Amino acid sequence: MPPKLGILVTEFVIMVRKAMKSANLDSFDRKLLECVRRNNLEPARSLAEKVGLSESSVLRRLRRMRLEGIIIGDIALVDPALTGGAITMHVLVQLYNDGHIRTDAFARNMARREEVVAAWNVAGDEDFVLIVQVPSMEAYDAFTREELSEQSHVRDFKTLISIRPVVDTLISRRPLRA
Amino acid sequence: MPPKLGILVTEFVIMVRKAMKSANLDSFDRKLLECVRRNNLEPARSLAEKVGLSESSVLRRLRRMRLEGIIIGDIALVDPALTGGAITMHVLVQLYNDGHIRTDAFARNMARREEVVAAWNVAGDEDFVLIVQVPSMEAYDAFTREELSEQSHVRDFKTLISIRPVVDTLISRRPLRA
DNA sequence: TATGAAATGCCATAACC
DNA sequence: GGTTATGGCATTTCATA
Repeated sequence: MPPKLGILVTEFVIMVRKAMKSANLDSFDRKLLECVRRNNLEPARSLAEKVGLSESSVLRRLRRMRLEGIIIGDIALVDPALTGGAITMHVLVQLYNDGHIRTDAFARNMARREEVVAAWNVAGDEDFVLIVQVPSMEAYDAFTREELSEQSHVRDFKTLISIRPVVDTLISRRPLRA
Repeated sequence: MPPKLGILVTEFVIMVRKAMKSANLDSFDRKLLECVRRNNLEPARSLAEKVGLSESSVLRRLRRMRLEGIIIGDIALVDPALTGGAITMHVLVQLYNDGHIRTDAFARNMARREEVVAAWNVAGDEDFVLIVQVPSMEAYDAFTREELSEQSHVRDFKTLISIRPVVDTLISRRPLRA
């Protein structure tokens, strides 16, 4: 398949997906999402009772939503102690301000680092907010040296050591640690 | 059951759980976790091939890890467009420094707010880092007024508006929006 | 086009070795 | 940990509105 056609097909698929996705969800769909969002192993029979549909309709709707990308995945949640680093840091980063090139390059570097759980490009005094999880201070030190201190386009950075999470409705999809 | 006994039983259950949890996972367990962490609807037969065990062993191990709290949940991931607010803010909060009472009260307030997706108590110049998701600037304005500006124990706060997430291995467990 | 009901086939469960 | 028999659940097909 020639590249141009490939791109066209890709775009078409995306258009179809969006079109399908924007097909509004009715109240049954929303109720089902509310349920499987908390527990996706619940049998269809039980879901059917809760939402007021037959078993087959429930299964049809769930399959449709999975195909359309409304349900984007089905996963087991693993104890964070096994996944996350023990120490969480927040890092505020300022770059030297010369256009998008350095911003994009920095973003790509962050995406490559295992320690970076999440990162945002932000407006204001700072340029980036990072959430970094590491098993030890040595690991954090290595990270800051390699990605921040020794990088000439990083003007400054400020570290906020997390004492404890007080709200946490987020879960990580990072790979398990050895 | 008298209260004291109830507490003892509760503590015992917690002890047992921790003891069970600390029972180290072998390489089979870890491989299984790696799999179900990405897809928990994959049949045991398929998992058995991947990790090199029989179907029943796979199912036994998964059930054990669910009971022991190593697997803490099984959920469907819903398209973030349906769940999260459109706008993400990072807020750095400084409180007036008079002990733990205000810190705890603030943490409890944050836990109550739907807008607050995550929050950490941090060391350094700031006291809290918040991740706030809102559907509009009006909603953010209301949030800051109610929880920050009008609160006498908040010394100062600084808002970083997220332009775009550049790394995102986190997913939200917040309820669906209407 | 989407539903509900019944037949089929797959998968988890629980008893064994 | 592996093997086998059972029960439950999802899938498919069909009839219906």
